[in-house]
Amino acid sequence: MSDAPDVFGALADPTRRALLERLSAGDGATATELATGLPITRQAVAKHLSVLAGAGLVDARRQGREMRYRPTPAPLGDAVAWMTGIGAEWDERLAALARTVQRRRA
Amino acid sequence: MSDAPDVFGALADPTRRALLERLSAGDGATATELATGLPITRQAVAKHLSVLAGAGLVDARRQGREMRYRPTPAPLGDAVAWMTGIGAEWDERLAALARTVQRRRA
DNA sequence: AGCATCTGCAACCTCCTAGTTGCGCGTTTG
DNA sequence: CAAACGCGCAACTAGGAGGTTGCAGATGCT
Repeated sequence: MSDAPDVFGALADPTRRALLERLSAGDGATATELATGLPITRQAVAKHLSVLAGAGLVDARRQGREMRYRPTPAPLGDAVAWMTGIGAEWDERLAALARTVQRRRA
Repeated sequence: MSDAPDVFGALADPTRRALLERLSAGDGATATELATGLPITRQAVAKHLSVLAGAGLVDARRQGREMRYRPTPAPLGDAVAWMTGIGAEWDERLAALARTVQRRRA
């Protein structure tokens, strides 16, 4: 759909954020599992998971006839780094976070 | 356009991120100022600024016949908190950030 | 006053996105 | 083997987002 690793674009949709929350709560899940409990179809969930995978936020792994998705929060670190960079000179709290990110990403 | 304070939705557009970067670089700017140097019209920039304002990321202040925009990065803190909450149990680096956020927001 | 800016509002267009349905293929299980 | 389950792909539709043009209302400068 688009393989640009746009993390913010992937997080823009509330459904995708809900999916990430569910994934991080348990030990991964399949598309059909996630679809039960959401008011959308399995294919819609699969599309969202595809977008998340394109952004590098989830990792798809085949297990037999199932497709298990697990969250890979590494890109979140980049997004956090960008945000702290923006707000560094305007907000002391974010500036402190920026320093932490800088130190840990080195 | 929508007054829902969707921070991620506001940050999804590359143009809006560029606007935020420019705003945080200087001491605020007007829509016409920002439009020069971008390949879009002033009205498009104004719309983007309106979205950013709806998300609480910029503050619009009238100065005579000008409209000066300044960044207000407070919502970025919430976004960072959400991200760290997601990745906390999957990534040690983000867990550390989560602790920092928790401590500073109390 | 008169003109040049700067802004905001409204209508319009185009394209992408979220969602649906339908179908075919691989993988279990009885 | 055959039936059932899970998945992916393709076509289609509706609605929203980004962008443009045009115009009217304030404000500043000479």
